[in-house]
Amino acid sequence: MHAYRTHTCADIRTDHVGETVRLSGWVHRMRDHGNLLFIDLRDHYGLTQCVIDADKAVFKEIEAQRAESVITVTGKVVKRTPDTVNAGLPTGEVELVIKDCKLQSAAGELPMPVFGDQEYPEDIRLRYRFLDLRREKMHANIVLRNKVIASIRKRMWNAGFQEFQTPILTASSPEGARDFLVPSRLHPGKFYALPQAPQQFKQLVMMAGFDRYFQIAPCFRDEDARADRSPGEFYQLDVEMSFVTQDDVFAAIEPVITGVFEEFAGDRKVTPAPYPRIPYKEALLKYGSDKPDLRNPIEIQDVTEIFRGSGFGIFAKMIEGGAVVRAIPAPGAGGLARSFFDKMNDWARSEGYAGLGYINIKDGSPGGPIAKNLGEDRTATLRNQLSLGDNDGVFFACAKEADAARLAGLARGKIGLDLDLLAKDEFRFCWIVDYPLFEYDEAEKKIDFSHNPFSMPQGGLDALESKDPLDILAYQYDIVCNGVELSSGAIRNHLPEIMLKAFGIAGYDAETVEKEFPGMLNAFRYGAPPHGGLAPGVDRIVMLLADEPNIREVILFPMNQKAEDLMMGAPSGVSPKHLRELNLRIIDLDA
RNA sequence: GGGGGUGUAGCUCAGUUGGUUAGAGCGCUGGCCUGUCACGCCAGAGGCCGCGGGUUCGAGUCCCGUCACUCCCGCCA
Repeated sequence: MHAYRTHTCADIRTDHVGETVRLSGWVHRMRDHGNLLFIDLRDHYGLTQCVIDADKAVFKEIEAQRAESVITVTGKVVKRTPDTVNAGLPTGEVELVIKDCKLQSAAGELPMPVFGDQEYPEDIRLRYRFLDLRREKMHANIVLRNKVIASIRKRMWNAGFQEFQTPILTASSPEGARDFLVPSRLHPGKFYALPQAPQQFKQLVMMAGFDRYFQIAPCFRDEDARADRSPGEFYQLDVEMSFVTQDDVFAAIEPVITGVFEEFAGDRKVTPAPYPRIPYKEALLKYGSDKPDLRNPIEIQDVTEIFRGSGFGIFAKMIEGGAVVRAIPAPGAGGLARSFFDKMNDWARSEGYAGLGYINIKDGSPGGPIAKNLGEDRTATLRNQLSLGDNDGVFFACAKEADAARLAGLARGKIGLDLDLLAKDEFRFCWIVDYPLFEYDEAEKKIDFSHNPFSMPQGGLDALESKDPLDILAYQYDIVCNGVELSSGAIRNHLPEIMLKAFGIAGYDAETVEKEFPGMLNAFRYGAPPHGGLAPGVDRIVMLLADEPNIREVILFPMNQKAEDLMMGAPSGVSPKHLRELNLRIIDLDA
């Protein structure tokens, strides 16, 4: 007989009755009746109830074990009597009568129980991640992650993509997020950087003639965490293709994404290909965001003209000063108490905005201060434009365009949640397209790349030479699902003159560009295929499929919000010898 | 760096208007229990009420500061 097991804890059924079997696993739960003792034995695969009574020699030894100890039990499989069958357990018709038991590893008193679905503080969960991962939900999330990645790989390989590995130790580049740096021992004072993404490498793979590349790629960015952003590192399905248009990229990736989602979505509905394509500008207007949650039926409209020169003086005056007014319908809210509207206004103030105006239509008659001051005609025009019903409400965000769009978008989300308007159990995908190539950086007071500096401008070199930089669009796109940005991508620029010109507009002179991007620029000069790609976030895909609000729930060993690994104790200090080897010295800037 | 929330037993939480000795469930220790599957019953141990300062006759409770965790803003091409 095998030293540890003849079956797993999920295997035993009525066919095994009478057989002597051996199981190994964790003591999930123990029920001690004094002269009769039940153990639920758990392994990766499932649970089997084991039973022993007091006459057996090993009884005392077993009775002394704590939950989560690892044991090996040997004994005969018996059928349970009908009144003791556990219908909630796949192995619930049988049990193992323990004849022999061996303790493999004793567990101490637990800092957090594995059994049950009680919630625990995250710092304890992260410090004892190995215990946390034994719990049913976490275990299932990580198994799901494995399946999703396997499915992605299969789909990509079947679509003719090849998987390559790119360097982890590479060069820092001037744009983008903060880098993680690794000191070089052989080159004192010089550093490697961990890649923020294999962006330049995957483009160079195209220039090397490989045509269709993908990788489940680790990416490293030294940026602060969010619920959907793990600090330090994350994984992307990194994709690049040669001789493609934007439509070719969409056509290649949509079946992969839809396929993976359909495979693991269960009863949840998935947007079929092709996904709706929403220009960036339209998204900001209609949804107040470039990552709209399309499960929310509310659409924002511009109503600036209705308020221009109107009796509602606050808005009229702001419009003269360059503000716009965005209307956010709240279907069915007209019948709600005044407090609903007041609370929305308080909420807007708490978000740092001046406030949110409103009209509440009750049984066909519009109420509130705006309706009163705007006058009947204009209010009627408004109702008509927004197709408001007899008991709808509508909120107004008045501010400079970017702020108004942002506030309207936040209000759209809040109204959708508060009024429970979101289509449940659906994955709604869309492409956001036509991003601007540049944006004005208020902090630095200069024009900078808005997304990816390697994107191809729409209109090519002509556009760069003739248009206002802020009006130039790029072949740049995002996949958005349920308000989560899954991926950004672009058709890349493959011409050195466009690269130099575009970087020039962003304030990098030719010499700097030659120095910072020698590999790319050189490759452009020796025959570069037109190419493009994208990089959906793998962690976020799993997070959506697992229906988890926090990305750490789908990562085996995540760091906490302050980018510390509480289990391994990272980051940590290093020895003076270690530092000396690397030609480093720690200095105290405050001293 | 800024804003919000939380912090009471190993864990999850309650704790009234500032008032006697700070409670419950789970877990832990001991005892009883031969059909449980959140087993049951009895007993017990376990507290720097995050930390520091202040107000007060008196602070878990009020005030100030600070720390930890978390959510958000900044940041994330």
